[in-house]
Amino acid sequence: MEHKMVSIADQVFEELERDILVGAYARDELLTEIKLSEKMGVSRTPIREALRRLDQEHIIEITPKGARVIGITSDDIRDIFEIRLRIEGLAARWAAEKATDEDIASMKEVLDLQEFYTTKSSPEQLKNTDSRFHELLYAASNSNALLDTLAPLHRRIVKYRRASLSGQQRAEKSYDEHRAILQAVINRDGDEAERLLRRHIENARDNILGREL
Amino acid sequence: MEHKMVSIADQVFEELERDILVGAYARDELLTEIKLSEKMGVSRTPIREALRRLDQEHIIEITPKGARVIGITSDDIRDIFEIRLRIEGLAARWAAEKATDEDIASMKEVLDLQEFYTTKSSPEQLKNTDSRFHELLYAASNSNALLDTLAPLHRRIVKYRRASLSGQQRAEKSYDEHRAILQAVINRDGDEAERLLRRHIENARDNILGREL
DNA sequence: CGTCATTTGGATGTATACAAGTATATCTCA
DNA sequence: TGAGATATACTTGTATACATCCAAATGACG
Repeated sequence: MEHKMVSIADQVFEELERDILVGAYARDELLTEIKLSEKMGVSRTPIREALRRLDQEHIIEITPKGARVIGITSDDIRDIFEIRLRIEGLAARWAAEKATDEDIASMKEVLDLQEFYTTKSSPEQLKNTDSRFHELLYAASNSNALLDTLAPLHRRIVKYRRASLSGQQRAEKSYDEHRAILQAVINRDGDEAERLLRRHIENARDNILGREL
Repeated sequence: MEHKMVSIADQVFEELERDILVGAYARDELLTEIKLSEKMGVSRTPIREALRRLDQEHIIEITPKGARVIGITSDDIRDIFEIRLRIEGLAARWAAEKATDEDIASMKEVLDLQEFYTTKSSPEQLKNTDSRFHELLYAASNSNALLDTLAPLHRRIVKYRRASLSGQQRAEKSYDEHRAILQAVINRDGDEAERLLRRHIENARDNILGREL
């Protein structure tokens, strides 16, 4: 792919986002730029950039007293699944209509990886391949608007996806569902791709909400 | 409501976002931090913050040679309406279920304003009241996830909304539709609110896509 | 002892200085 | 005249210094 510059600010953003979304910080905790910069050994500038981006995503809230951790609630999870149920099928449909050969090849690669990690029961790697499959599907839909809409929603539930995929049964079923979705995309069957993806989301939702709530 | 700090960075962000979304800059044009800071009479720092936020929304793309303007295409518009058709009804439904008296009072106020500007044929103010009505509806749905998903989509088509609302016929119809949606919310009729909002989006889409494309 | 003014510490917001990379222009030399 | 190496003029990325605001601790005074 292309070799994107990975600035310190980017690294700080990803680290903070991950830490907040997996619950490493308590809700309403105040993060100050200076403490974060000392803790991470960089100046305030990249910290500021990262915090502003997190604020834009409403994962934190910037106040005169510091950046207050918001994180994500179980209500958010429910809402996110409801939203994804309504639009993620679009991604599958459009991917079936517009995916390039490269898109499909990339998804195949990721699914081979996912198969491997499923047999090995590696929840962390499974979570990563799961993320990449969905993101590749968004990209294959060739719609910036849809990508920008779905990617943030998907990233926010990373903590719950990881927990869900640590169950061997769900991990195997999720893999099978991904395979079927990709096959529908390869067959250029938009209706089937959309239907399968909706089912996939429903299953993931039931698994996660049934487990965590 | 709350007295939010309006920093220079915020102002720069809003000004740049508006200018880009209304087409004041050519696609692929390179904006440099220094030139923008000189033009606006502020230092690079707030400019940088604004550019990073615009980059996060994929309205520009930050490169080593400057910030390249991406803006929005007619394909984006089509996709955005397709997405809104699928989820904005949720906002209406949830607003009907959860709106507080204050939410409803605010929406009423905005609609009174919209009525006034409709008779006065003021497209700029109409665009603003239209924005505020939809944003209040998102807020009334009491779902952060839905608000964060819909607000960016709605903001991106500001240019087209303004053009659309400069037609007296569409302006009056849009006002009537807003009234009906609010009434459904007041009646706590989620089904009706969702149905009316879908129709509202369809009408807006047909008006905008029929006019511009 | 209580209350009010003052101070002080720490936070973000802004400006500026410095580092590093890159593409282009220029200068030199054959 | 042409080609290659050097210099230059941009850019963004990062660090730091300074301004400003606010709240809580502190101290003076009735």
